[in-house]
Amino acid sequence: MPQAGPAVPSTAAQHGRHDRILTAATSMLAAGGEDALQMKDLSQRAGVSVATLYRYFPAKDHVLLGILLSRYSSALTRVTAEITPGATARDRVTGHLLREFRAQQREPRLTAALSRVISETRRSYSEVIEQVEHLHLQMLEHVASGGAPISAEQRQLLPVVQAIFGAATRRWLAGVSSPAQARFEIRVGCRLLDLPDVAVAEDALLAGPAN
Amino acid sequence: MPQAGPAVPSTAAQHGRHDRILTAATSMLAAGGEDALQMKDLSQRAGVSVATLYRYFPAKDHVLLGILLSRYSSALTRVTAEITPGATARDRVTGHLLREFRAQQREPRLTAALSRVISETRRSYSEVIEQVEHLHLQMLEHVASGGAPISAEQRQLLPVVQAIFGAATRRWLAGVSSPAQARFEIRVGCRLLDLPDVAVAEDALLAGPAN
DNA sequence: CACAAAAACAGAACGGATTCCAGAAAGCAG
DNA sequence: CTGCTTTCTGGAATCCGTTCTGTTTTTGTG
Repeated sequence: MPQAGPAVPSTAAQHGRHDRILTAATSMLAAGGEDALQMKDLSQRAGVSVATLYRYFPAKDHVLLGILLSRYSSALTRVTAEITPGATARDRVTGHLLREFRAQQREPRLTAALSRVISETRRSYSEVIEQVEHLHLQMLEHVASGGAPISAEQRQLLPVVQAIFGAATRRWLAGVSSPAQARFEIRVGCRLLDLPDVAVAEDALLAGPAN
Repeated sequence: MPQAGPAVPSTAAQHGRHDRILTAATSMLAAGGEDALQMKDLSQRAGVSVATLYRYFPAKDHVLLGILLSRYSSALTRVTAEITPGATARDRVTGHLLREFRAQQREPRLTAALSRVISETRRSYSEVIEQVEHLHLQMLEHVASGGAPISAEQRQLLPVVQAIFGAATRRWLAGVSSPAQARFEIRVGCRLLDLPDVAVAEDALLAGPAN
């Protein structure tokens, strides 16, 4: 019956393997994109066997999610260490997301892979995806707060802003929009944070034939 | 040199194959989700050989994109045939998207597959994806207009609204948010259409360290 | 109708993700 | 140190998307 596997590594050696896998995967992705990340290859570069690789990450996509988890988790501690500049919550969030987008532009292939996996809908991913989005949300919340806590309305809107950000990035990656267009979308999306009367009555608009 | 392949079928028999493939794929997806759609299987149900299937659709994901294309294209003609009810552009778009979401809820597995593929970023998909999004956009534009043409500002915002809609759907599918939450996000996103002064000065907010 | 080109077919072949297996290595209680 | 459990390993096996091959229709044209 026992066969848990180190979703979270405990010993130092295990931490090492976990790290080496993520590091190797990151550089492979950055260099050649998702096609260049092959599990056999990755296991060799990380110095573990294929079976072990699969013990640490039950699927290739989980490696990508692992990268996201690790990146957002360190980004969160970095960001919460300081107070983001900006006069209003909207300004701070806008500035932060524009900077995040600028950073993503530097690693297009890596970003493409990570953006793809974060918008998966398979149930086997949802737990990790939720964790990742939660980290990002915490980051946005801290950025928005600028020290003082934010309003409940704004908190409610942050996931939407986050979604707009993700979509803007994806549209840029897919070649559908230019970086300038993406920045525009981010800026516009952040304006939601200034919206008055956010709580809208439910289901007043559902009359009419379905699509 | 000759080996074009019927990206768009010309003869009746080809139309038939193209249709049978999409129909079979749709029902397989609706029944069992993406995992239940296997190319060999699909080719048999559609009554074509694997090679022919691949002549019509160069990859599995292209079958999904084909479904999207066909669905949105008939939805577009259906929607443009009438005038969507609603007092303002925002109301009409909100209502339309809420109905579209309701329709998607009825076929969760199918929707999951289609939502996933539409947010791919691989360059080989971008042309078709752009077509699909263009159809959806045309539909939104018609809905928004309600007869008279819409403002340039609103036109600029429709892609963002579209992206919010897609993200809301995905978040629901991934189990990250409830249907009510998704509807909330759609409604809030549509409020962008009422935003004043949409044209924002570029890059006033980029100071500070990158993420 | 006959013939060349294009399209379709059945099935084998290939590649990469994932799984399975039997043995070696590492960690740990006594 | 010894025995026992867990982890790791190399490599074979499996599954499925995709490609390839040789052959058989189908189509278009004179």
